[in-house]
Amino acid sequence: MPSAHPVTAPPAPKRTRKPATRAQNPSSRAKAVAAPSDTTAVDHVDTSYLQTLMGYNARRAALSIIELFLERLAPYGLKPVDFSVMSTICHNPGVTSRQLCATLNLLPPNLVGLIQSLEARGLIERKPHPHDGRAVGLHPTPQGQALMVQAEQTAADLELEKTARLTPAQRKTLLDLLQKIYL
Amino acid sequence: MPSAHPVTAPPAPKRTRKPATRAQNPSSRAKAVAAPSDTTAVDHVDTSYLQTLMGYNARRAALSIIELFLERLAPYGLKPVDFSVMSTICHNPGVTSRQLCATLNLLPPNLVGLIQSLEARGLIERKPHPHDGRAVGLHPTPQGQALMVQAEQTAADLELEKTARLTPAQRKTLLDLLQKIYL
DNA sequence: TATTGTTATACTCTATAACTATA
DNA sequence: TATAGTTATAGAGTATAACAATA
Repeated sequence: MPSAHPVTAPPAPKRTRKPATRAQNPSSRAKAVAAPSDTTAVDHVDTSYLQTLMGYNARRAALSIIELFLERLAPYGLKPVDFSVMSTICHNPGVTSRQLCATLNLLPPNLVGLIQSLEARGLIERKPHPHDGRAVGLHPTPQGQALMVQAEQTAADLELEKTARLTPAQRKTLLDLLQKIYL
Repeated sequence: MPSAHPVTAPPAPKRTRKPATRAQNPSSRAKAVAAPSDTTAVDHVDTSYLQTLMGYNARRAALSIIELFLERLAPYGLKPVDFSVMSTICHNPGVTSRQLCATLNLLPPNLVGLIQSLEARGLIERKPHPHDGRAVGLHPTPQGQALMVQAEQTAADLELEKTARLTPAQRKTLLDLLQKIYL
């Protein structure tokens, strides 16, 4: 957002003069600077301001993808965070809980039950850490790896569906720009 | 993601032959195709696969912005959803709860308490709907409008900070591409 | 009969404090 | 003393079912 807010009310009109003439015909100027207290029905909701906010758009886009993700990955018993954790373990065998938390921005207490669940399902194994007696290395089981091969393919398909209106180049651009925000 | 997963473990190596020579020096090939069951410590967590997923990147970027949003907008007593609701009401005086839910993808029961809270704070007013006796028009009070002028400016500043590594053109591109996903 | 707004409630996600075992 | 992992728990966010009033 290089400039200001086009649809935003001006910063304190200060009402020095001209108290009349206004607030009488609310439908004449439509959306921008609509009279604050009329009782006119809103036919179409204007969201042009929110659409200038990166946070709003990123959140809406993420939730849109996650919605389909939950549906398509349900057969694997994986929700977004489960998927991220399993995928990271598969691509980094021996990774520790602490590393997972730092990498995926999770809190340790919230990861415990998740790890226990994955282990109980036979998808991962906990092995002693080679250098640090406090830490535990997390490793995928063959079943876990096999599951993730399928799950990652399903995720890829789903994402292509959700980004169907983007060209491959646009898709790459979008990934790069998003990473410039959070990385 | 046009092609496949570059960093994904191959689907069952099948270990037909060559059981020796390998799995002995795990650090030689580093990340890709790491031996599944060694006990080597992971020095740097590889997230290159997750970074190819739009859902992952959009979620991480959104959460990164929201984190700062929560901090900067706390003085106004506004969280992201409160902000979206207040902003939509300010830009669409007379909008109904039903319209807000449809526009912002909220569930009616979750909006009730939010509206009551905003009304109790004197930021919005509920007025009878001109055409529909069931509905209620939501209008910003002068205090509500004044608050949102400040809040929207704070949000704009925060967003510029979070997107500091993007050019204005890149920022516009990012907004457009995100909207192609969820709109 | 369908829709708006509402209540009650359950479920999930996220966050904080405190403890243990090891470094 | 600091860190990895864990426990317990609180809080926020999100979900469904059911109801009254109006269309």
